[in-house]
Amino acid sequence: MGPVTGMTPDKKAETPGAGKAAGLRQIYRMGSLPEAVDAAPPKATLVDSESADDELTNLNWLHESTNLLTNFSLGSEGLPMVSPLYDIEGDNVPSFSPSCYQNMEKKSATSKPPYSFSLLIYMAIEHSPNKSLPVKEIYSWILERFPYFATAPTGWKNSVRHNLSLNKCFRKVERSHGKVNGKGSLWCVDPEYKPNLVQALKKQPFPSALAFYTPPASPPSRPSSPHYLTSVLKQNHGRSLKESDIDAATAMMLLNTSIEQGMLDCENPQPLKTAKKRSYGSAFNPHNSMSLQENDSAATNIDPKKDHNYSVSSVASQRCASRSSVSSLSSVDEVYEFISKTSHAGSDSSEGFHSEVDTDVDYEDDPLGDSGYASQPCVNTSDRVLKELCQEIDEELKEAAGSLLHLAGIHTCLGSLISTAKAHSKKQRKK
DNA sequence: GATGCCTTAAACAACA
DNA sequence: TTGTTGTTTAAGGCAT
Repeated sequence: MGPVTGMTPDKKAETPGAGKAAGLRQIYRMGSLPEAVDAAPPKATLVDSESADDELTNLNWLHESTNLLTNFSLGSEGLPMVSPLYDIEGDNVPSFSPSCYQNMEKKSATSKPPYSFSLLIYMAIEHSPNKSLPVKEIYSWILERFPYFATAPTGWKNSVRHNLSLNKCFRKVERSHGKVNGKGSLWCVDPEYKPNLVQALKKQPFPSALAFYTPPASPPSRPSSPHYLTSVLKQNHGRSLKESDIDAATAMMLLNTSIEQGMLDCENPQPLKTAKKRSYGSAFNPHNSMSLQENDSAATNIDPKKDHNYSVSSVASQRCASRSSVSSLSSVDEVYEFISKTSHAGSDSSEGFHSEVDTDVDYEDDPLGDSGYASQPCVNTSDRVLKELCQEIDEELKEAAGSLLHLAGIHTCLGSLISTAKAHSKKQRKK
């Protein structure tokens, strides 16, 4: 057992799936870290009683987790959010009672978040409109979502900066031209490592995600989320979704995510971080968890230990992988076939099913406003071809989404028609 | 026991 | 000068 310095970047980068256990480990450590209890305000009596639960020997937390786990899922970006995908198999409706929220908030306020700093940073960045944040904003986001850090020693900020610097998942981008060093650089998520961050986040089975989840400012600003989709389907049609439907929706999510990645890839400028002596990104090494083809030429030009210039082919292969995941859903194929035979009216249903290419990314506006940071530092709009490709895929996405929605409508219509027909036939029989 | 991930702390430099 | 930001090194805990 040795310090990190004893590991070469090569070794760290080659570690397969090292981040998989991070989630459970974090949960484990969450209860074991002394500061998690120390930082708890004395007035939080309820939590004081829970502090005893922080002991590993106490399995109450596990009980809570398992009870609540079904209520949570990941958003389109893999970010934790309330998921309507609960209890897909059954008909039980989870109760998001106020007490549930309160408990989670108390937990998050007094316990250390079960997320690594990498994930916290990632979530903060991904929640930002520009998908890039200065360190200060990252601080704010974490503080806002995790009040624990308000009372925690200030060392966590150092850890955040440490992670930003060393973790390959994060890239520093210029705030203004010719200004590499200095205050207030923006940090964004490296698109190549984004899927791995998402995966790592998804592997966090801890339900406290709800504690910091804030619903979109405007009604579902991201209707493209398959969770939203399935939520709508379930709410509107009051039926239990089949797994294939959920899979299809998930596939749509993947497709959507890949498009966004593609856009990020198109738009990200050359990273400023030309060399990192050490890597903390091995846990999110895309080669570990993603069976994506890497561009050989790119691979030869790029030293993974130093930097990541992302080739188009890599993103394209991701898209292909996502596409294949969709096409592998036989039920969806059947749906497509069926839908194409019936009508294309379903495309109307896809109005709210935009990828972020259309909606979230507005490079003209600077949501940071007067923050002094240049708008969209990750933007490079010169590659028209790639954008066209993205648009093309986006169109396909909309089509597929419309088909899914249409399927739901057809399913419901058929169900109601069948029931109506049955009732009608019964009446006729009686006559 | 070796390895690797993660956290924390500290020091230092650059900059506003 | 002070505070912030970014980088780097070191150490230790924990899991596999």
